[in-house]
Amino acid sequence: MGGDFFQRAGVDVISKREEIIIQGLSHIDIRVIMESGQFHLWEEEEDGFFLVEHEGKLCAIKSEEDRLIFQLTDLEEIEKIWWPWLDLDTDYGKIQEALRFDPHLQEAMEESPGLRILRQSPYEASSQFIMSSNNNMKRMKKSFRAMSQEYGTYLGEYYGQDRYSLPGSAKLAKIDPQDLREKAGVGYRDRALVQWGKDLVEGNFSIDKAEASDDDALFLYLQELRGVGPKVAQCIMLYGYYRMSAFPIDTWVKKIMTSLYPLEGKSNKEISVYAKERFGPFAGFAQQLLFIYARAHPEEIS
DNA sequence: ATCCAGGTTATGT
DNA sequence: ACATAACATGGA
Repeated sequence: MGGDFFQRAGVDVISKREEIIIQGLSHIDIRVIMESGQFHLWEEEEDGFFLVEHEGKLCAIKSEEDRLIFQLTDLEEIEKIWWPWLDLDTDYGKIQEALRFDPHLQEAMEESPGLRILRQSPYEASSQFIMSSNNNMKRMKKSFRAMSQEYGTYLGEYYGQDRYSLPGSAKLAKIDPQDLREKAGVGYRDRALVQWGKDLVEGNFSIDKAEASDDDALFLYLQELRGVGPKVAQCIMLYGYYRMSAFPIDTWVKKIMTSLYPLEGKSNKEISVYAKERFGPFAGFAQQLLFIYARAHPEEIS
């Protein structure tokens, strides 16, 4: 068994019949991560576990202080799938240290000490954030649920319900946009979503090429996709390509940035330049903190 | 009823 | 290069 991996990582593993507990972690709060708007393929269950999907796999997970508790998976999958997804090799203490010079971020970090940026796949992140434009998180989640049930792959029955994965590109490419709109309530994003699948299947878009591109080139390349403008491109870069300096500016981030910093009347482009200059290589993490903070403190934004 | 939601696109100056 | 309307849909 691959116990070496966890020993090297400096954590303790406790295997019970139904659960695997990873102990000795820091800076991780599953609830904060799930509710932070970076990922929408999850359900909270009655026992406090979050049923999450990634790469066609599924597990139930929750965190308590320095522990992660897993169900519906095994040690090998944790090592290969969930550990990297949760980016547990990255020291978020160092990232927080680098951003502590800013009093607003300091306050935001005190409210969300367990925040992390998940390492999603390019396909997952792209699909989710093409869905996100002028949408809301609640409806997006509902659409993904319906999309998975209607077009996804059956994964099994968990917590008393049949579970399905998000359809992959091959399936997505074959969906009739009108059907997608009716079944999943995606509105006018129907065509962009299906086109994304087609662009992959037909080779108009290469994830390999995207991954090999530097930030500037990737930013432009992503915007060639239907339904991808500057904001969604930055989201895809941050969440799907692990570009931590990406700084997506949505309505919330725009409001909190113009409220906290001298940016009144500035364009998104100007705010972006300011943010990258001020927050540097971890601007994306700063953005995630500010997004959470803005939504939790609507009174502080004009 | 009007406005808003993790915006983008097409069109006009 | 910047400003504005249209775009689906559900909740406040």
